[in-house]
Amino acid sequence: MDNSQLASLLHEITTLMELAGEDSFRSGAFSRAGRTIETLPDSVAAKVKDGTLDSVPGLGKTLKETVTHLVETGTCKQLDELREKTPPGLVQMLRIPGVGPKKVRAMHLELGIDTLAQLKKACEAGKVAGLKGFGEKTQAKILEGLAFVEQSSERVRLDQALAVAEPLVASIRALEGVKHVELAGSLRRRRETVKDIDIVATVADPKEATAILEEFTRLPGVERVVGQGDTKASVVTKLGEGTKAIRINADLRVVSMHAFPFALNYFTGSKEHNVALRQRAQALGLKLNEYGLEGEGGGKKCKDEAAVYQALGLEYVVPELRENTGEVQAALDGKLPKLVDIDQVKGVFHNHTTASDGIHTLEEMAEAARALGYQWLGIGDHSQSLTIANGLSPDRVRDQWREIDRLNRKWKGFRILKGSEVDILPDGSLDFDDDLLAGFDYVVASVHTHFNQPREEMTARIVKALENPYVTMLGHPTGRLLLRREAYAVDLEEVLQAAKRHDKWVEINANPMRLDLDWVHCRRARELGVRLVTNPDAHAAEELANTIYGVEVARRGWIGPKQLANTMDLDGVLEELEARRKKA
DNA sequence: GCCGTTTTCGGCCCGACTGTTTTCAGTCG
Repeated sequence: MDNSQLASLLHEITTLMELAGEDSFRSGAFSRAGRTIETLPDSVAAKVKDGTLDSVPGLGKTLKETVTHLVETGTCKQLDELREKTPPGLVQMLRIPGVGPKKVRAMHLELGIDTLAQLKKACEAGKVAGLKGFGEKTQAKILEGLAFVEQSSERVRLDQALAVAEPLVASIRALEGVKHVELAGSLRRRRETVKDIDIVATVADPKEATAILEEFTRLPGVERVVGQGDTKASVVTKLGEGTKAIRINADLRVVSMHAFPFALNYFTGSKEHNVALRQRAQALGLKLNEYGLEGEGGGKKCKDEAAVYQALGLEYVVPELRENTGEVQAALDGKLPKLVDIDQVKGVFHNHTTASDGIHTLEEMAEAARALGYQWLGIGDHSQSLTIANGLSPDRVRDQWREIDRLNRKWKGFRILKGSEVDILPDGSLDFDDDLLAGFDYVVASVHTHFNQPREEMTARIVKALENPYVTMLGHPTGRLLLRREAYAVDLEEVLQAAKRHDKWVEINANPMRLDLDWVHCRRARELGVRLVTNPDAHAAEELANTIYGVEVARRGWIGPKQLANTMDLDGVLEELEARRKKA
C-alpha cells in the first residue's frame, strides 16, 4: 500500500467519524495523520515493516495501531464498523455547499435520509425546513447545491481551473476602482488539482467593494451566483459546453489596502501552513489573522507578503512551498531551497511528431521550440510495438535521423536531439535492440501496456529497464491520468533507488493530465540525489508550453536548477549526452 | 487522539458569514 492510498483511508475514517458525530479533536487527529502521510516521501508501509513508525509525527498509540492494520490488511476494525453503519449517500451529501457533517447527521437521524435522491424529495416536500436549526433558506440552498453536485466533479485539473481563473482575474483587474487582484488558494500554490478558485482584491475606496462584487457576478463565464455580500461573492463558473462542460466555484473577496498582504497570505493557505504561521506568531507574542499582525504595540504594517514573513522572522516562502512540510522551519533557519524557474529551461526531451502520433512535423516542432527561446529540442517518438500510436520501425527511425541532420544544418545555436520514447515491454526488456538504441542521443523509457501487472512485477520491469546502459531517463513513472486513471502499482522508492544506482534521470511529465512524477516524490528524489527532468510530452507545437506545469511540480518538490536536466544549455546538454554514450 | 522550554491533564488556530436564532451552531477557509 502506498502513502496516498493509506492517506485516503485515513481521510475516509475522518469523514465517517464526523458523520458519526464523534469528538472533533479525535477525528482531527486522523485527519492530520492522513495529511502528514500524503506529503511524506518515504513509504509508511516500509516503516511499518521495519518498526520505525515512531518517526512519523502525529501518530500516537492508537494511530500507530490503526496505520499498521491498514497497511497489513487494507482495512481496520474501526473503518469496517464505520462503513457498516454509514450509508454512502451521507458522504455524497457533504459535497453540497453549506452542508457539513452535523447537518447531514440531523437529516439522516430525524428524517431517515440516506441518499441524494431522498434528500431532494424531502426538500421539495418542505420537510427539511422544519428541522431544528434549518429553515426555508437552508432548504432552498440545499436544493441549489444538489444541482451543483450533479453537474460538477469534485476536483478539476490545474490547467482547467487556470483556463477559467486567469481571464476572470484579468477582467476583475480591468474593473474601475480595483487596485490589486491576485489568485489565491490551491490554484496559486499550483496544486495538480483544485476544488475551487479563490481571488483576493482591493479597492481604493471601501465603498466601491459592493459595486465591484456586483460586476464580478456578471462577468462572462459566470453561470450562477451562489452568494453575494459586502466583502465576498461566490459564483459558479462554466468552462466549455454540453456534457463536457466543467463547472467550478469561484470566490472573490474584497479587502482594504492595508489588509491585502494578510488576506492574500491567509487565503493562499494551505490551511496547515497558516496554522504553522500563526503558531510562529504566537511564539513571538503576536496574533496573525487575515486582517493583520497584531502585537503589544498595536498592528504591524506590512506592504506585501514578504514583509509578513519578515515580521515573523522568516524567509519569504513562495506559494508552491506552503504545504507545512518543513518549509516554515526551513524559513526560520534560512535554509529554504533556491527553486528552479521556467526561464532557466533551455530545452525539453520528450516530444512527438507526425512520424508517430503527433500532429506537427519535426520542423514545425523545432520552430515552435525556437520561438519559446529554447536552445535545443528533443524528439522522442514512440517505438515500433506501440502500433496504436504509429510507433517507428528501425528503418523509419533512421529516416528520421537523416531528416534531423538535414534540419540541424539550418540553425546556429539550436539543435534537434535524436531521441526515442522506447516502450518498456512487459518483461522489462526494451522495444529496440541495443545496436539501434546506441544511435540515439538519448532514450526515454516508458510503460504503455500491461498496466495490471502485480506491484513486484511492475517494479522489477521498470528497474530492469533502468539497468539498460542506453536508457537516459524514465518517462511518466506511474502512468497516472489525473482524475481519470490511477497509477499502476509500482514501488516508487525502489524505482528511485534504481535510478540513483544507475545514474538515470526521472521525468516529471508536464502534461497537465499527468504531472507524473508527483511533487511528493520529487522531494524524495531530491533527498536521494536523483536528477529529474521535465518534459511536456508534446503531441502538438502548442503543447510545448505545458513545460511550465512540470516546472511547477519541481518547485513544489523543492527542486533547484541544477537538479533539473532541462536547465543545461546547448553545449552542456551535448557534452552530457556524449559523456553518457561513451560510458555505455 | 495527540502532545508538553509554563502542562502527563487540558488544551487543541482563528475569525467571518449565514441562517437560525434572541445568544448561537454549523460551515468554511
